[in-house]
Amino acid sequence: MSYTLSVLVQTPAHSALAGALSYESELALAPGTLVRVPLGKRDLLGVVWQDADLTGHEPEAMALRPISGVLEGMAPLNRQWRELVNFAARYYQRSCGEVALSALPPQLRDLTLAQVARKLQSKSRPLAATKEPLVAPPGAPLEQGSEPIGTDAGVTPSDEQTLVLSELATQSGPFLLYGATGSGKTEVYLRSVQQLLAQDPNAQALVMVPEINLTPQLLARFTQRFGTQHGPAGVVCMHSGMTPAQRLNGWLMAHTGAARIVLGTRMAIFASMPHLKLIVVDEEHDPSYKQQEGSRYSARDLAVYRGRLEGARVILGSATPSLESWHLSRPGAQGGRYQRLLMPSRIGEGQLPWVRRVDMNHQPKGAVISAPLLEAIKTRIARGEQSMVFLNRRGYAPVLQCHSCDWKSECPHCSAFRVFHKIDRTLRCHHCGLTDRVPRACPACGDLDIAPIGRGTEQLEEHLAQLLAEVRRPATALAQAGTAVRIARIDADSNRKKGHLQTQLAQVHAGEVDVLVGTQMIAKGHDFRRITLVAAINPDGVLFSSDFRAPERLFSLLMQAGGRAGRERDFSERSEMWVQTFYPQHPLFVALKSHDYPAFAQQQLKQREQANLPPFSSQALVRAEARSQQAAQDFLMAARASAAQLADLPGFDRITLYPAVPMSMQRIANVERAQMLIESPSRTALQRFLSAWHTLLQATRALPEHKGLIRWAVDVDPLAI
DNA sequence: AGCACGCCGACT
DNA sequence: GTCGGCGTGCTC
Repeated sequence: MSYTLSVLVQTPAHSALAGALSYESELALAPGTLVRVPLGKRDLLGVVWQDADLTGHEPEAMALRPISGVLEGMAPLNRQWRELVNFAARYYQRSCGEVALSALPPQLRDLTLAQVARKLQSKSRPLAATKEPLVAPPGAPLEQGSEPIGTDAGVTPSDEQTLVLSELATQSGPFLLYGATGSGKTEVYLRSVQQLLAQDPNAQALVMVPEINLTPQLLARFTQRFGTQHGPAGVVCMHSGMTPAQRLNGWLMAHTGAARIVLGTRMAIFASMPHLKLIVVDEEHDPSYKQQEGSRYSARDLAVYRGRLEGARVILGSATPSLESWHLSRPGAQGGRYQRLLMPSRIGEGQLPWVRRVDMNHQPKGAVISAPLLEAIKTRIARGEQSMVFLNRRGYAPVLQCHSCDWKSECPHCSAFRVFHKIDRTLRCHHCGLTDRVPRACPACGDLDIAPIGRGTEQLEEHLAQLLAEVRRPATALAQAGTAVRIARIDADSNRKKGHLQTQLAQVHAGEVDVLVGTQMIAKGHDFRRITLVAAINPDGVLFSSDFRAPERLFSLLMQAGGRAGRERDFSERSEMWVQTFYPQHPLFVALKSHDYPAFAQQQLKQREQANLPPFSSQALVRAEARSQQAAQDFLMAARASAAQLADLPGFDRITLYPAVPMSMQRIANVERAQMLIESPSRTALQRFLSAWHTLLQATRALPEHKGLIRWAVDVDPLAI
């Protein structure tokens, strides 16, 4: 007697092996069981996906290969996890196998059965006495005599926090927690988790942050509150920066229930957590929650879906929510599906920084740092305070140009200019990485008159050093008065060496740095207590960007950057956010001036509604890559034509297929890229269409005339078009 | 995607 | 004569 199992394996998205594969097994293994199966000459990790069938004896039945093993002692992945994977695969147009297998720790795939068994054995040793060595019994980590969870209760919550916490406890959500920077959102997360863990001895919480470098801070807060990493509450991290062994360990802790709290980046949304009761998505507006390759899922949107599946509360938190979430949480009779919670005030006596707009029309032509901004920076230095200046362009200058023949430093492989880096005298392509030494003379005409155009962070650092050359620091605890001003630069370039970022951040914290120059990465997450001035040097480019989400990102960035300033009560009264702009009356800056996110959101949403853009419509992109732009577009246009076959599909008349166009970065590393936008006022109609269209896309790709196509992919709810 | 099989150029 | 280039095709 044998059974037929349907098993998911990691199959490429567009291969013929799209669905689950069938294998023979002596045992009727439950769905969610991890197995190893032969595929061709390989032996792969698989997940049993459906209930086993008794194998019939139809003569035409194809001979199935038997599974090669079971990962013994590992509880099957539960129904909610499987449904999450199913949904994500369906919604984002990928195969279940791809989604499921890439959601599991890589070591589970790579290690042999024996190696995994050994790992599990070593993990379970402390629990061996329970006779259930591989699955921790519910509440196992909370052993008698161990420290109770949440001994450190933190400070007394503010009235706003208390109110929000009681709403969180009594309502069901999903919640959008709209709280100003410094309003104490993290404290609300901590207390919500604390409350949950205290009232339910098994419950688990998932807390997500957008970027890896924000996890250490968060981990510190949580371990401080809930005990050490392997202490009573079992806090584990999940992000791509961890070693394979760490990832497996953390995953197992969550899977067995031993870890009560999982902190992580977007990938953590797929963590197996059998008792998940709370999901927090911090900085929910952050674009990093959208995966940008493979299955392009939004961890924030999946969080809401998973919350419903698990019966878990979901808290999306932000000081500048995404317009989608803001719209979904609109109050009133025709309100949205989310519940909006407000925490408008900063904790303590800290105030939001004073926003100052410098009208660059009244500054000398070509000025980089305006006179009043320079004065303000000097004032900070004299007071022993710090300034943070940011410019969203790394390198010394974005282009090098020959004045005699008009040659420009174009990348030979990409549709972009190579950036001049003065520090190592190189021209570097920020898209394909091609790096060469800066030519002494123009490569086209030999003229020596080649010069940088525009400026990046390197040049800004150099420029500031010149402007502040005569300025002397006052006496500090560390140094005597009269030393030179210290400027530090933090961007992706200064960050290459390992640990360099940490040293630089430490120097800033220690007060050894007077002015911090960098790209937007310095504006995110790090709390610099002595910074009392934050300045955006040239944010205007974004205002007229073709990307309709650009203003939203800029507003969020500026609000977040401003929030860096004056977190300390002693400094907050004189902390300032400076914006140099040629458009000081632009509504974005007007709203920024009064820290008025709701006004900004209202204005943006009105525009979006008039233009039928998200959240008032749903979008998807088909992207294509080929050696020639023509081949990429030909495929897309053929795919577009094939859609006519779906005319009978319900809701087809509400689908708009736009023509194929080159992507804004048309060529990267000699690969031409094109895309096609699909839009619908109805998300359901779009979903139905995409699902039906998928097979036609595959068939189109298989046609001999589209041999030249390198790859194609669908991006549902794309962030940029 | 892997990993085969398969048919043509420069090497022990 | 063989090692190896990557073109085509299959994997329950």
